Amino acid sequence: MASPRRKRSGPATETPTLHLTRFLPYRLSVLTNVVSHTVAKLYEKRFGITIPEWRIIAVLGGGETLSAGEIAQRTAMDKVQVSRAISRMLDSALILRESGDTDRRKALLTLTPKALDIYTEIVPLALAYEAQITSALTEGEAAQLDLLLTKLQTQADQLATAPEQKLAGKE
Amino acid sequence: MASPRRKRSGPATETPTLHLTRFLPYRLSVLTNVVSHTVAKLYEKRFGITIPEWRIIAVLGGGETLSAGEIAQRTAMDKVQVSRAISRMLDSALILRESGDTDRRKALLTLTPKALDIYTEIVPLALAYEAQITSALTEGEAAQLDLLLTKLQTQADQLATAPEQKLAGKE
DNA sequence: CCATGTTAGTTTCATTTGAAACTGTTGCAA
DNA sequence: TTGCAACAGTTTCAAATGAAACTAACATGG
Repeated sequence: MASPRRKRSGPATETPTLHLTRFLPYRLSVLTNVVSHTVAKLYEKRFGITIPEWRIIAVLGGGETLSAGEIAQRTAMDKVQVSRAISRMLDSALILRESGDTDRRKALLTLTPKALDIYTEIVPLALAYEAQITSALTEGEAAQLDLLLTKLQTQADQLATAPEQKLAGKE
Repeated sequence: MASPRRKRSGPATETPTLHLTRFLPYRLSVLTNVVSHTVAKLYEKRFGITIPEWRIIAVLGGGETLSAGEIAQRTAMDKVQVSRAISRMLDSALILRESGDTDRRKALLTLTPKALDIYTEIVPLALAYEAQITSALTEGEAAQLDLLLTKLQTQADQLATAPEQKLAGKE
């Protein structure tokens, strides 16, 4: 049964329908939720770390020394999140902080051996999970996914800046 | 410069590297964040509603009457989220609640005309945003994206149930 | 050298979220 | 019936989050 509802009394403007399950932002949100929740449980259960902490371990895992700001950039977290994650990691002796010589505002952050051990153990797990997820795809599809995500990210970033103008009308 | 670090003294087990920016869960998370944040601002600014409320409007927008539990299913939110969103919507007169005759536990929920108006206005905006995002893709790519998201969702759902076994080893 | 603005990072406070406990209702088995 | 498990939805409480204010260190123009 159709639902011919319209409040606006104008002549031809029928409300288009929207099915949540086919709406891209909704689908992305639902998918990301399951994925994040699953990996979060994995990290938490095995190593007692949260996703922000995992991200920091991931970017410092190569042995690099970065400042909090640089970590924020590379992990797409904001400085508050990073600050909090770092203070947790200091408590649990996962990270080492020494203030820089040239600029004492910037703290130089390095992983402790303990964190490097976690890195060594967690990376295969993370990759295994990713492999499991993408095992549903052919190789071509996986490549396509890569491309599509890149394009979507670029586009989403642009729209995030000033979506009103772009959505409002055609001026 | 390569980083030949290994803690485990075993012979051949080199730690594989992981680049966050190429790690699927990370990429999904970052993408979804921007998208959600953008649409949330859109809904909030224009109509003063949050995403949970928008989802409820979306599923009830067809004129259907559902219980809170049914809404939870269709919106992929848990019952707590739904309960809270509904109480907000009762306050702002967006939703109508009457307890069912046959089962007084289930409350029958319907949108008010005010909410239906919002629906009428918001759907084109939502679709416009989606169109903007996917405008970066060809039609074939959009179709492919649909397929890929479906496959990933299915796979992620399965792994969410009992990921340990599946990731732990090969049994 | 001082004043002013900027940058790095932290803290605070209000709000949101999530998990678990709780209330009220129904279905069902003894 | 009554007694008890299952269900629908709400509330509570602690932890996570976000925005804005804040502290400390540096940079720069006068």
